Amino acid sequence: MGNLLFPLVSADVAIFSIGDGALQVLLVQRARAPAAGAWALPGAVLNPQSDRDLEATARRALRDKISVEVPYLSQLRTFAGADRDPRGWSLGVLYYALLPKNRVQAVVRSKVELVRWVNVDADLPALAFDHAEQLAAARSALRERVREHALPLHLMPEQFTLTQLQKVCEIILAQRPDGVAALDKGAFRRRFAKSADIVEIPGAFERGAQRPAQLFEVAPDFRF
Amino acid sequence: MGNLLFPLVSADVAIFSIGDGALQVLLVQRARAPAAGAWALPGAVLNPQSDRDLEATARRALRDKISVEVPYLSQLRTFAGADRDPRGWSLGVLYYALLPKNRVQAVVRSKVELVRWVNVDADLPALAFDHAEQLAAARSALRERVREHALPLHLMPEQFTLTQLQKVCEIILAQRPDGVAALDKGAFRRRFAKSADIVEIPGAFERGAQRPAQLFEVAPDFRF
DNA sequence: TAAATAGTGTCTATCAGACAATATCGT
DNA sequence: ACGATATTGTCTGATAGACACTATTTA
Repeated sequence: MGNLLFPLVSADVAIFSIGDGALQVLLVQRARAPAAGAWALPGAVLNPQSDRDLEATARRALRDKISVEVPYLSQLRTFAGADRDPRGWSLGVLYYALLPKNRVQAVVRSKVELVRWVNVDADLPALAFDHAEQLAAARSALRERVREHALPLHLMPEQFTLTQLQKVCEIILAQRPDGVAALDKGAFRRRFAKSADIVEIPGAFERGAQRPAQLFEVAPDFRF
Repeated sequence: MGNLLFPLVSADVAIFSIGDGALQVLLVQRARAPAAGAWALPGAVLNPQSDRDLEATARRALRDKISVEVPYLSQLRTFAGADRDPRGWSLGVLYYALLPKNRVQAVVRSKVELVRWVNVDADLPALAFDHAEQLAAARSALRERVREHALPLHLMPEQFTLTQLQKVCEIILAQRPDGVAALDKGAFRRRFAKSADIVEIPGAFERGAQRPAQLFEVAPDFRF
């Protein structure tokens, strides 16, 4: 142990979703050593025989462990060194993805390992390896992208109102569990005059005890 | 070949500099197979025995091949797959760095391999492996960072004038070899009222056949 | 009508781009 | 004085934040 000639290569994925009005991430409880019983980001060790590239490794991990197909995987950063895995020199490539929670039957389907959605800014348990650091990097990259005006549309259901979208942006931008990053309604809506990312669904409205709200959907070619 | 159980792991570095009024990158001519004789980004294969992490691998490559110590290495992206190296499944982590050309005696010192500064937007030869793609990614990341108002201060000499700094920004922002991205002088200078990245050197001026220009230096804690 | 949320309008401070005006050197 | 570049100032259109106003539904 610790003296491998080749490093252990793996791909890990931070899958974010919205639940209970908070940003959540999918964690798995490791079944096998090392770190058996500890919570971790879903991931897999590279298999050069079967994986065309590293994104394939990441997708395989999601398929096998939690039966999930994500629309869009984004590579974020590579963590490497002698100290991050007890088995020795290792290298982990971190991906992140956004997914509406209802698209994951994962929590039910997975038989191999325990799976759980966890509030990123609150309930976080201790994580195996350097996954706490990786998750923090993914969390702040997500915040950064929304801050620079990218829309987290892959977190939204098929149809959504502008108010719902704004709430999700505010959740992501918030720095602390309770802290709300209140966005201005006027300014937020002004953006969509110029953006081609979302499309109004003619005649579709969300109804409640108030004026109906126009429903929107994601433009077909949207990425991120 | 092509059936290794473990991937070949390496770190490659795109070192940028300014020369001949253009953006240049340092290339080495490979001495050994594979791709002997081809030009490539300087890089090294990971040695788990000696490298603490991947940045250490990258720094070792620069030290060994071209006797260079860069102040700041930034990890950009990881390229991996079965097809990028004839030896089989491989994984390459790309770093980039900025360096004033005069800080590199590399072209002289290197005995192992031929070393050359090449104009990124013009003279580029064919590159080994997927290094053309890697270089393109590094080049556009650099442009992107300057576009979003980061200052390429590590490309500047110890002391420099605002006009010189502006010229460098324009070179990086240019999209085509000839195309100049003319920045407005007034707007460019206005930024430094707010930025703490550069510091005026009191009493130091660049002289010529015109009004002397105030010299500046990089603030001590600057990164990138 | 009241409550609730959707959606729009307006005012203002700030800022970037354009461009003009002034400053200060070497020759 | 002239050429050359440095440095500063002004004008204007665009925009984001703040905030108020109107609209449309259910109860």
